[in-house]
Amino acid sequence: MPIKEDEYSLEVDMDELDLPTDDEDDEDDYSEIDDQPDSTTGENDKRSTKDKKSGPGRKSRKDDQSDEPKVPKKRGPKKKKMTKARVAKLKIRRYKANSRERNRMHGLNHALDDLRKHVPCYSKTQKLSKIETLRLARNYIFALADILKNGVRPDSVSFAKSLSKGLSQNTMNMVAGCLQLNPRTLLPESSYQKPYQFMYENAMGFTSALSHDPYTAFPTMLEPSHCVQQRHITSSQLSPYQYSVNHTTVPLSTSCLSLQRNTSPIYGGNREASYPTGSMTSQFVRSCDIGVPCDNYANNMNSSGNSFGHPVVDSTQDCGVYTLPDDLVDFQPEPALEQDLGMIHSTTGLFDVNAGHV
DNA sequence: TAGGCCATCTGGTCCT
DNA sequence: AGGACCAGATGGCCTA
Repeated sequence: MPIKEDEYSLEVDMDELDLPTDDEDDEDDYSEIDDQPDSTTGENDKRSTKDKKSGPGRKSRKDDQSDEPKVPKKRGPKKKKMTKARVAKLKIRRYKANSRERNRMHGLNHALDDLRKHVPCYSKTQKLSKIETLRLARNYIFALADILKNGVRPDSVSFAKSLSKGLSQNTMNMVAGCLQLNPRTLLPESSYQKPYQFMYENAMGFTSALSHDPYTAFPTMLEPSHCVQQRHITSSQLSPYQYSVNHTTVPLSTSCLSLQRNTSPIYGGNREASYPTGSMTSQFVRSCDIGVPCDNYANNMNSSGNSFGHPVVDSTQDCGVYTLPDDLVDFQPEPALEQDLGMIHSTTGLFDVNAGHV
């Protein structure tokens, strides 16, 4: 905590001043508010000591009066004297403020816990740190936005890499594990060689691209015949987050977007033409220590205490091949979230970055 | 043991 | 005056 100039001078004053007895006040414990040491932590004591050490040469009040140039008196309202009653009052106030601050931080942590469940990697035992959770969420948002913008389905490695940007090695490994990838494939120096192309086969229920170079041969997201109407996105709508994936581009049609909407975990709908990244929240991505979402996910929608109705996971199951849970299709969005997103066109139901900015 | 992460306390600032 | 928010400081716990 930076020490203010006036605090320092006040400290000196308090050290030097031999406080006279105030005849007009019955209270016996006088000091300035800022100098009142806190009885709980003694931090103020430390600060005071430091200030005393670092301060200029100290002179007695007498000396001050004799030769030192007079420092102009402080302006502003005179600080209140510390009476016992006032000390007690301030302590109560501090206590209440601490309690509020604790609750505030608990709320923040609770929100972060919620967020953890909606990023592509969730583990109860190996929780993502706060900063990693935020980074992963950011990457996830950008990755999804990029998918919507470009209308291409990234291969698993590209998607994992985009998720892993700026993450620590540990988190990167975790993400790789969640996506059934070898962590080495996410290393920058890794060129994703064939020996590591072992995991994503059948993992997400879409055509494997891993028998090809994922950067040159990319499976189409949907059959071209399903994509009729080209969606136009202006440059102003582009995501600031650009990760380079050199793969085949498939234009997003409105029908494609509709399918995306219907299969995204934030929207209920049919599971036809499931769109893998839409399923990659932590609820649907298997983690080694949490098992897979159990079948009664739908039944927990309203009883989990969580508005998103997170699935109950079976922690007894081993980490195995990813299977897209059947209950994905039962997911119902939290109304508030859907409203907050505000980026889904009210009539077309399509993603529209301008929809929320009417 | 160093470093990362976290909870908590704390004082400052802004706002109502 | 008091609450919300913020950032610094501190100490505990855990892990590589």
